[in-house]
Amino acid sequence: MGIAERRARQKSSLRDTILASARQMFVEEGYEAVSMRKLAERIEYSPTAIYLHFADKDALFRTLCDETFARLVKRLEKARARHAGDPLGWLRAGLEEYIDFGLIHPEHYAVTFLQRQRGSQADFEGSSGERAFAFLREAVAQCDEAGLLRPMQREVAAQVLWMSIHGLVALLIVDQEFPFAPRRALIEAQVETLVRGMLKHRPGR
Amino acid sequence: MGIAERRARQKSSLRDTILASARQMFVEEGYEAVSMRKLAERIEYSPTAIYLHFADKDALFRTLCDETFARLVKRLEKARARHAGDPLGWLRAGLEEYIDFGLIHPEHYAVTFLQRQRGSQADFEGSSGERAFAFLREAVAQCDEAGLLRPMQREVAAQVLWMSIHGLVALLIVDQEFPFAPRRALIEAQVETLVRGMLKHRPGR
Amino acid sequence: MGIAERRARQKSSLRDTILASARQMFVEEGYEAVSMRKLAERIEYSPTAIYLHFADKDALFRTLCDETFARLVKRLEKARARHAGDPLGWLRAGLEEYIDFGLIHPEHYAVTFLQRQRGSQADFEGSSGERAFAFLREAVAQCDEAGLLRPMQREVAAQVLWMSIHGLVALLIVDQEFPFAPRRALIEAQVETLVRGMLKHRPGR
Amino acid sequence: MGIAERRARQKSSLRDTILASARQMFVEEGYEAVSMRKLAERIEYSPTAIYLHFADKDALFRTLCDETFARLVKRLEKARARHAGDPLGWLRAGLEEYIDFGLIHPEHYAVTFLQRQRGSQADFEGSSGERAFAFLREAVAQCDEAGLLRPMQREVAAQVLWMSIHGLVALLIVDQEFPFAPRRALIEAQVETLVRGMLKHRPGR
DNA sequence: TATGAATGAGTCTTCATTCAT
DNA sequence: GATGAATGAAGACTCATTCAT
Repeated sequence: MGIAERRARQKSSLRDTILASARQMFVEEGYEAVSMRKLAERIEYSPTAIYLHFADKDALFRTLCDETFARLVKRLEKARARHAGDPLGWLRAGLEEYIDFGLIHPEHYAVTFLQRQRGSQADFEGSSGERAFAFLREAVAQCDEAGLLRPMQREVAAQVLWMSIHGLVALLIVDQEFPFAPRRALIEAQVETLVRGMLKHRPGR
Repeated sequence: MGIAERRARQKSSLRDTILASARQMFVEEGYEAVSMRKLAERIEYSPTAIYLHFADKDALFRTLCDETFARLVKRLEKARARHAGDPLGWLRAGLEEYIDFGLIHPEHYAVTFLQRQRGSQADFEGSSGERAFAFLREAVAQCDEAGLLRPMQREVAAQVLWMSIHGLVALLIVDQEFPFAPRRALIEAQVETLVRGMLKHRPGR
Repeated sequence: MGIAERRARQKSSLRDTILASARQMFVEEGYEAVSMRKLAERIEYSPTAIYLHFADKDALFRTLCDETFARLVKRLEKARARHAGDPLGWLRAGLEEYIDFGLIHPEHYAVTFLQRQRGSQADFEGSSGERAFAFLREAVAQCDEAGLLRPMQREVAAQVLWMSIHGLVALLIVDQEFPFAPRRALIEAQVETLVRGMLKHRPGR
Repeated sequence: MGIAERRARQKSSLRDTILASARQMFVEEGYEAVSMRKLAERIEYSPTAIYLHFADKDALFRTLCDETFARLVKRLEKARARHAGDPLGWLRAGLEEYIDFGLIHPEHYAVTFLQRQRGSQADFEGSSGERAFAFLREAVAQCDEAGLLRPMQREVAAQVLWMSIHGLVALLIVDQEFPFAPRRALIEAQVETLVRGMLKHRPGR
């Protein structure tokens, strides 16, 4: 019975090897600078072998992105479950989960959010990126319905939050030379600043 | 004496032609997609002619970036001058200037902040990026000295501000498919949120 | 005993499927443009499966050609039978059969007669091409024996006929952009011209 | 004064080397089988060097074809001049010139007429191929106007002549193994057969 | 009988760059 | 100050084919 199993393991093994190496390289060097050839050399397979698993460079890249989002969405779902009935808590938790995710999986994050988008992925609707952002939208909506927020368009509020925390993650990943303050301090300060800045009343905290 | 003059004029003329065309192309197509040959064709000179003025593609590009960052610094200086004696006004103005700058020069911004540093520029100290950030630091310091901010480490506060506005610029540049709210609305909302979130007292606005 | 039978049927079934699809593709796209992979995809088998039935691409193709030339020979045989005792009728019929054949199987015709021979097939003697030409030779000989032809070396006459009708087929295959007159008109005119040009007396037709 | 000259000589030298080698290879192996790399190796230059002289493989091929036609057209013009006032003589001479040209420049001929046409060359009108064929058309027209031909559509007649002589040239070039009769005998027999086959009255010859 | 995985060589083409002039 | 010719390396991708199973 071991045969089919090993087969499966081997097959997924190369596919996974490709994905892992590709992710690293995309992060380190950017989409354009990663070549199928270099990738093949890195994994010590022929370039052709990659094409057995992915139709082309773009498909490989997109697979990477999808994977990333799926994981993030899972975390956000859990956060929502944990904070049922507490919209503000959920919002804070969501922001923190997002940031943590980015810092724990810098490569996944970078691949998805730090590269200029390829043309072909024209349809954002329904993409995993959209699904992830939907959580923020929802949390904001619930806070607003609970009367917690100062007057602001919900969509604008959600986007501002996303953009801000994205900036934190992005710079920590990209600018590793910069003398940043300790991560925890930055995260806490940013989340606190953003939430305070959006609340109608000063938080009791 | 007219000869040397004309020479000088011509020389700087070609140099400037190169810079101008290169800037446009980098913005339109991105660093990787711009080739020396295409650039040469655009300016109707031979590729070799470019190398007489710039050591290589990277040098050309860095010149462009430096030029551009010099302008940012100038803008930030003016903002400071405009708001002498009004630290909060200066802070707001600085944030907005930074964001505007990034959105007007997306390609230069992208290369400087959206990619892992290319080899040689290991030293952030003294770079134009660093000089730009110094303004934020200073504005925060002045607000704090004026007793406006809630208790926070100044450096943390400055970095949070930078990271947040960086996120806004970065996403608008990178994610051109996402259905973002109007830029002005986002910028205003973000700056307002960040400032509010940092103030000790609710702003009278 | 049903098993071996089914086996045989299946084997020949796949072999035939391959041949049929390959024939279509070669005709549609030309020898070079047909890849084993595309062929495999078309028949919905793995590329390897093809190699179980044919040593390589060339062998597959030659099988196709042989098959097709066997048909030409059959047609020429029928034409001879139809015109027993009427050498001139046979000659005309043979020329027309040949032309029709080439136009119906352009790709096979092209590979056999339009390209410099691929290495191995150095020996024309006994090839199917040779067998087909033999019919022309024979028809000319009979016309000559019947005293119909103006003084000419038989071999020269046969070769001139072959070359001429080859030219018609070849150009119609190769030069698909040229605004040729309707095929039927061309064929009829050519055959008539060639036959008239070879007869001793003006035909009564 | 030698500098510019040598420059010009060198420049054209490589261009011509490319053209000559390419022509040979195209004839020997066919369009598809000739690769820019192989060609580069043959001429002992880098592949890139070829692209300095020709935009791409297709452009190179087309240049070759144009060259060929230009030479052929020149020969046909001379033949016309030689036989002013003698339409039948001109027709015979034209057919023979065409055949001779093909046999003397088999490579040129093969490149132009033996390869399947590429798609891009959609416009036949005004091409050099068209110009060459125009001579035959004209000769036929003059013979017809002189009342020499049996009733036939002129265009059909011209095309039949072209196709027939093309067949002779093509087979002699391509099928070098076949035991052809002596070339002169074949040519004379073919031209005579074709002309006789088209005349209204038996020639007095 | 048939396959899935893999390869090595090759496809056209473009790149940044250099060197003699 | 500027060029034309040339290169070596690399780009994404496809090919016919093989081998273990």
